[in-house]
Amino acid sequence: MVAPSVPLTCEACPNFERSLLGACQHAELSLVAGGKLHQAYSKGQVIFQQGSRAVGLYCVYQGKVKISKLSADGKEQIIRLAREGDVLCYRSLMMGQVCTTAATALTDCVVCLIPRPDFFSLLEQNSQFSNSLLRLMARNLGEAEERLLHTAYKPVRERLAEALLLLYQAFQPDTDTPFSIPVSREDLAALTGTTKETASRLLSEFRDEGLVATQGSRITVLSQPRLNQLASMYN
Amino acid sequence: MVAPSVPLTCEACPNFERSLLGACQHAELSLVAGGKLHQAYSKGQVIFQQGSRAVGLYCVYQGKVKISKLSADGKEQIIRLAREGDVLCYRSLMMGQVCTTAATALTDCVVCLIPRPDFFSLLEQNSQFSNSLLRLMARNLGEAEERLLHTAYKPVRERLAEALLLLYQAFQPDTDTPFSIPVSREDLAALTGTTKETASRLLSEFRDEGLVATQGSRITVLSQPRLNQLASMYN
DNA sequence: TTTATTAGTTGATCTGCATCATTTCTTTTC
DNA sequence: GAAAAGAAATGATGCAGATCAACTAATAAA
Repeated sequence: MVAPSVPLTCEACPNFERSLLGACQHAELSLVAGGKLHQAYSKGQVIFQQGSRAVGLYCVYQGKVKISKLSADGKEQIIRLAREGDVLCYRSLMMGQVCTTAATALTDCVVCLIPRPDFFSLLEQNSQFSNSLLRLMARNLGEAEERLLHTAYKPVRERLAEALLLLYQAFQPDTDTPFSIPVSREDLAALTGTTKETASRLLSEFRDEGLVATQGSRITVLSQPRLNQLASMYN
Repeated sequence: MVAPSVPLTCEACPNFERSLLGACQHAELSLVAGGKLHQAYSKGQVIFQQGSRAVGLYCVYQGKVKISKLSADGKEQIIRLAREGDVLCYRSLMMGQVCTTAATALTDCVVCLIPRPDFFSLLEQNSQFSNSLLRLMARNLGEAEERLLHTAYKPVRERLAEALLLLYQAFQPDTDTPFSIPVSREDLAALTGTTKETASRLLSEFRDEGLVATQGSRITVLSQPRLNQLASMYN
């Protein structure tokens, strides 16, 4: 794949505003600029593995990423999706632990890495940063609790609609041009908490009902409002 | 119920160490001491409701509490359990929102309340406090993600074993005296993500297998190790 | 292009758990 | 202590969704 041109400083990054680091001062950012690394991954490649040591804070420069957990019998649950500007691994880092999730590239992507010690320096020196992190974590926790409720009690059909909406948000470009989402039935199932067969069947229903269009493993959302409605029938 | 004798300052509280505030300095705690309130609730009473405004940080002085979410069709999912020293509502408070969960007394209890403005003063002035909160949230997030995985793919039997272990931890006294857990089949089901009938049936199996004893709606865990084993068959 | 490989679709079947219904056991309450 | 109310146990039934299997379409490799 083509070598990416990542700016030297985060301030020059197009995702700066959207990112956690948006809250940081110039001074601290130069620290980050000194230490940060970046790496390209092609679609399907693992960024970090469940069970590996958390080496630093990852920040998506380009592309989409899935964060997932594997159960012992090999079933995958996608916990959340990350896009440009989103950070990964902060939880494991905070807990001083091994990664409890894995991150995998959903598209070709480029991810920056702020080494562990620099992350902690930031955390200590910059209360803005720790505040942003606190709010990010609060938001993620709320989303996780919501999904827990839905996974426990909502039928698969509604959860699939939710999953499609999550994908829609993650893949939506900044300009409002039409777009399709490259995602396998298997990943769609892992995001929904079901099997690929059930995901395939229900997606066909959605297609027949005009909610989405499919071309192989590319999905185009045709009606966000109707998916929303479907997803929150119970809600 | 008997009037509780809550100490004036958090430092004098027997739960001080275990609590979030354990990280705070003397000076800031006097602020809290000035503003804090406390309230007794009897078993079954609601401490705060889903949808109500987050009025402050709750801290359990005595008793056990369930934090739960209600789905639109009236099904309840217990998100977590809180015991002496645990804080409630911090997430909603952080997000400056309405409460997305409800808290209900599982036993008679006494809960302190640190008003909203005092919470934010603490957060600003004390980096120890914000750090503790960050770690607490990270832990909770990890647990929520774990439960999401289990809820999606583990059979009810194993999730019930997990639920019993969670209850065991929440109700375990400091001294290692034997104890039983007062919890309805309905709450047990809400913690597991199933129906009361299924919870009842499986609990009877557990009783017959010698894992637990039951006397009405009191449950005694007889073998924590075997429950653990059962809960992590897949894990 | 042709072939090989992987991914998606669709059908048939099976089962875990929800739902509904009834009875029995506990708690309250009077 | 009897009556009423509530919670738990248990049986019968139905169905959503998992699993297994066979086939077809799409993508990658030769």
